[in-house]
Amino acid sequence: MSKELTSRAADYSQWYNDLVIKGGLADYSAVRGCMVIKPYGFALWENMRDQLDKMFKETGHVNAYFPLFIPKSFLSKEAAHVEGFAKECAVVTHYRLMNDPNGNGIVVDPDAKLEEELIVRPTSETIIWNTYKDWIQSYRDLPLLINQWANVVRWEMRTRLFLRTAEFLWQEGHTAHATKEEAIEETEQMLDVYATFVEEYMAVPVIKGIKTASERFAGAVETYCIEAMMQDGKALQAGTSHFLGQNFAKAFDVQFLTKENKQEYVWATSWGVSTRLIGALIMAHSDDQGLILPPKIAPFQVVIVPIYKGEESKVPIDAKANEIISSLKALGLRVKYDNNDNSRPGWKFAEYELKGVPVRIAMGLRDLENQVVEVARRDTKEKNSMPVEGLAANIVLLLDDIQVNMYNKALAFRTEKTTEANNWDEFIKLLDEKGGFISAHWDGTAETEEKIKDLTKATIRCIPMNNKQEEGKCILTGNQSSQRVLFARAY
RNA sequence: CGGGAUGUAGCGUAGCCCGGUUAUCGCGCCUGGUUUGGGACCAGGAGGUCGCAAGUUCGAAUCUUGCCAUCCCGACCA
Repeated sequence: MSKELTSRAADYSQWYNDLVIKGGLADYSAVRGCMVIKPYGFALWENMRDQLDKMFKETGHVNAYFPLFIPKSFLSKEAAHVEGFAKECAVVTHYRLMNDPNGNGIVVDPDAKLEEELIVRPTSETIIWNTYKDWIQSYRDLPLLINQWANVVRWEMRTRLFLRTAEFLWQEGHTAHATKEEAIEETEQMLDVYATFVEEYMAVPVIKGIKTASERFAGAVETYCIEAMMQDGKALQAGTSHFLGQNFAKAFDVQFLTKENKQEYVWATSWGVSTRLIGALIMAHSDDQGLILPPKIAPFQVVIVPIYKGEESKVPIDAKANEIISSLKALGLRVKYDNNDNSRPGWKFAEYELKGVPVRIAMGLRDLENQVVEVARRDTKEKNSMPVEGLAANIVLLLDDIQVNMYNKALAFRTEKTTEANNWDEFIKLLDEKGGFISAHWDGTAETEEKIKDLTKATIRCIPMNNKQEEGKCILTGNQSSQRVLFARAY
């Protein structure tokens, strides 16, 4: 068959690509660096998006939409921000095409040059803060808690499906607060929301932490992050939440009147997660047979495959299947009934394993006679006969068990792949032979961080939240250090 | 942007060195039939600017040059 997958051991990158393409999540497109998200992949994103959206609203946020285009001058108003993004911006310079006078199709009309170029947003802080300036006058206008679901463009040199594409989908929250404390609280709250989502819905354990200065978002005072561990031992930043201080308020002159009738700059946050999460999901859980999707966000939680034996068996099997489907749907489950007669059961089994459907129910005449169905779970590949009586409730329990099992398995893996290193030799050895997170002392300087990166390709993923304080010596310089930080090679 | 690899039907490929009828094979696809408990079988059929453009030649998938795209590895980044 053409759906042979590359194994993880043979070529991890190729395995990942195979899963994305053959699992039907996405395709390469005709546009360099851009992908097409296919219906199955988009259904997955929709489930993630819907849950996150719910969580944002529960924490008091509302959705809005800001323009795709940002006037060039806006971007340069915050110095660190423009510095960070300038190298990867798509720029609109003209607004009209014309027929080529030389007859070579269509060309840009040189007379249609824009007065001011427009940047295709790499992120929306600038256009949003330019707008907030008009929306905020008084402390009564605060806090302003807005999120937007959007696409952004970052002109990456090297792209990978879901992990890094020139255009990607994400959400970006942008909030404005009267006090520093409140803004920091918001930053931490949203980090918690992300961590909860990724752990409870995606079944991927994360480390919450703070980025070092060099890994910080361009324009932020502090960047908080959640870091996940992939099966190849590399780390992946799964979400970020930024405390922006008054940087953008000052850049865009956003002031408000306090109760005491004083003008003050507002305090800001921004936070985002993207379709990159899908990459994290794939690499955290899947195996050499295909995707393994967590029940809470899988497009289909259950697939039912009928096993016909002669034309006359179709009626009773379909009837029983429909009964089961109704009972599953009544409990809110997402179910697919694949009674497509063009492919046989064996093909379907392999196909839904590839697509990572958490639970498969197979049912034929033999099962009907015994009032049972065959239930197979994707995560462990176990197959069991289960009675039709009370099936739906048992499937719900099974899905919960799969969800928990996937999380525990990923957590056990991460725990196993997290090691302390106490000197340089240990550090190097761990990086090359074991991978994963390496907890080690660092003297706190950007120079040392940079040097370690140059020497090993490992970066400081984060300083974990509520990190244990302990005296030690920096693994590179031997200088005094008050705490360990997490190093890893990363995506 | 540097290094490497690849580009022939939807996918995977043979042919290319050594130019010569109608471009090979498998999967998939369409029609009909038989089937269905781990990637079914039979019969018939459709599908191609050989990545693009120049050049060499009587003749180019094949040789030359340029370009484009994709993947992998690096530098950069979510």
